[in-house]
Amino acid sequence: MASTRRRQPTLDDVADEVGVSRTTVSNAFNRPDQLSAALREEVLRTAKRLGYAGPDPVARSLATRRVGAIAFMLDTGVSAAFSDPALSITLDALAAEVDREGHALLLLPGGDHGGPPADRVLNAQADLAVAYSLADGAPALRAVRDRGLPLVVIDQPYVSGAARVSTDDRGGAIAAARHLLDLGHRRFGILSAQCLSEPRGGPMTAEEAAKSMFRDNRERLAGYVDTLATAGVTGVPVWETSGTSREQARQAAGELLDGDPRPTALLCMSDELALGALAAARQRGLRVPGELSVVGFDDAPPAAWAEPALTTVRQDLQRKGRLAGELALRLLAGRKAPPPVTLPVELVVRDSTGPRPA
Amino acid sequence: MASTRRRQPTLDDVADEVGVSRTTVSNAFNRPDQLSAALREEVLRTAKRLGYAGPDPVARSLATRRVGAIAFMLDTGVSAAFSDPALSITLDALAAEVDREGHALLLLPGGDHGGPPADRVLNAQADLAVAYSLADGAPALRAVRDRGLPLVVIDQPYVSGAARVSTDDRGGAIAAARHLLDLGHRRFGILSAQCLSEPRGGPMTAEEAAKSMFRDNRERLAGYVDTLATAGVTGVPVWETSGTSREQARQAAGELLDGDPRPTALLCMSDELALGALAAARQRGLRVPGELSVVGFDDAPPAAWAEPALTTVRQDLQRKGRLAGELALRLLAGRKAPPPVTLPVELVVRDSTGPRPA
DNA sequence: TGCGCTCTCTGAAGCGCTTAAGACATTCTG
DNA sequence: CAGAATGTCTTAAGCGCTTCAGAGAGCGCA
Repeated sequence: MASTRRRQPTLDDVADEVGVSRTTVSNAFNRPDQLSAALREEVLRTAKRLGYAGPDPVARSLATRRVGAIAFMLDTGVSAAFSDPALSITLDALAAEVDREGHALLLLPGGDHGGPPADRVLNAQADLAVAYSLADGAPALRAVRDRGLPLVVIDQPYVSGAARVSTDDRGGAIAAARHLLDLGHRRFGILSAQCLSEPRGGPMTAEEAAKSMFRDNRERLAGYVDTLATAGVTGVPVWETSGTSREQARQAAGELLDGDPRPTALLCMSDELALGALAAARQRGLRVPGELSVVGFDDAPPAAWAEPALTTVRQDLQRKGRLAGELALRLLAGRKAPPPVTLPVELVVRDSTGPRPA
Repeated sequence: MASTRRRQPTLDDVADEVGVSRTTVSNAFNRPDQLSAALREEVLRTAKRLGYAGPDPVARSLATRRVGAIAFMLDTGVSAAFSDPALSITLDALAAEVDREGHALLLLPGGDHGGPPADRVLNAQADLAVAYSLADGAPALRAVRDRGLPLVVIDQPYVSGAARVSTDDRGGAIAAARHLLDLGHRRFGILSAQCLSEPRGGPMTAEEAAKSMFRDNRERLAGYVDTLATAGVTGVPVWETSGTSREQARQAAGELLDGDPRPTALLCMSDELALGALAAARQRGLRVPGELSVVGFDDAPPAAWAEPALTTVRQDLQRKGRLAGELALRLLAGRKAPPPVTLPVELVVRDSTGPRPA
């Protein structure tokens, strides 16, 4: 009964009822100092009586040229995205930051081209867009530019005019590779998430993988491969997972572990992949770190929880999100994008890595 | 340079440039059949040349009374919410469903009152609201009604006029409790997420817990307690976690396990809590299921991954989300809300439960 | 008394778009 | 060949709100 789809009252209805101008009613809601307290009271009371819940958000947005929402563009579906704690944490910090200025998040999940479809972006009701690790040349990025929306990119190549925050992916990868080299390992495997536009899943050469559409993938890979090469280790097998889930990572890692010669160390492009690798090892009765060392990337909470606790490359996800939020607010305030920021990383050695087995 | 904050061109600019009416340009974008192909081509070309990316979403929304977004209201922050895979999966299915009609999701994270603040809801640019397990009497629900927004509630008490989908929480809890009773257990502990408005964290009586602000909490608790009572087991200790993270669950479970007499079985209100409990047990050197049995709720993917794999109550999260999406589309189409749906659950026995220790 | 102020409130011009209704010309129909 | 049907484009009335630029009234102050 409450939901009779009858026309909701408007500002004018309230104005007429009280016998004042439309402006006055608007002021009653938006600028209390512009009218007497008594009149304001009456307006509010009448509004309530009429069932007027306040100015219509859409109309207000049209008039103010401000929506109060930020479009967050993902390269995958919602579930895949949020199964990655690294994203959740980043997003949470971002949300908290922009919330302070009254901005909510509009989620634009990815389609098939490394990001949301262009028309979704063109129709998005948002003041600004945030691109989170989209594929290079994602149509969404073009749409953002065509619309003239301010843009913040996270973990992506630089886009002219956009604010950018990213991670020292390469540095982290180098540290991880070096750590394993120091432990004496010489036979490696690299576990990577989807790289190319066609999600294949399966083995690939480092050269192929270097063409990944995702910057962080490329950087991490380069860090691994170059560091290993410098130590004389080449021809390292790369295995691409067919998706982002831990289960898919387990399968992919299994393939790597069943290879001959079996790697003694696995470099994984994310914690989730590494956790999948741990599962694969367990399944095969391989002791970690006795017979196999595994390192992840991100240091999301599950890394510390894992059994054994995961050696990984920590990035300050919270800070990354907060920073992105600050950049967003800055652009929204009409200020220019500051120079790109690259956040440092740090290798966290836990229990999943050890000396090369004899 | 791309982001010169210069006024974006409008429909009128394009119309003037081509020398046609505003309507024609609008039609070129929205109803191609309303004008000759040649003219349409010219309009589109001119639009492109002028840097016009298509009709402004906000203005369009005002004219069409349709936003193309659905507000998703949470009772917690983004991170806490998405660290729960059960939510991610539900949300993903919901998003996929409404996406088919061009609706995106606007995330409204919770504030301090069991849901998003009312003013965030009043200002949300959305055609419909979805409430996901909000506290009873959350201000957000009132705001939704005041605005006259259609509403879909998930796992919540019935709201007049709203569509509703929920889970057979009580049935699942009953099955879980009975399973443990059948295994001979007599000393139980119940691990619960936040119940009351003041998040305390700590022990509480079943009576207190029964006043939880969250319907699913109440239902599950009732299922546990009543079933145990029927078997003559009363005075079961309930421990409330101080948050939703697994770490907090571990601590709370630890308290329960350190109690005297120590429970031989833990009933947990979610998988995440149960996984925390497993960690607490491990920490104490308690063998599961040898010395302690643990059951969860939801059967999210990590349940099967756990070591030992978790006995839990499965609900079809995907289906729940899809259903909620269908209901949303239905309401948006102007149809009435169908009768509330309660989805069935099923006890999945894995390796975390066993006979009472001798 | 007269002037400038402050305090309240109003008028009216947008914000950028959609869409019903209609004008006009051309093409079909019998 | 008249009249109907069709195709193409325009006119104009909104959608519901914000906000600039006043208009009056009442006030203190010199």
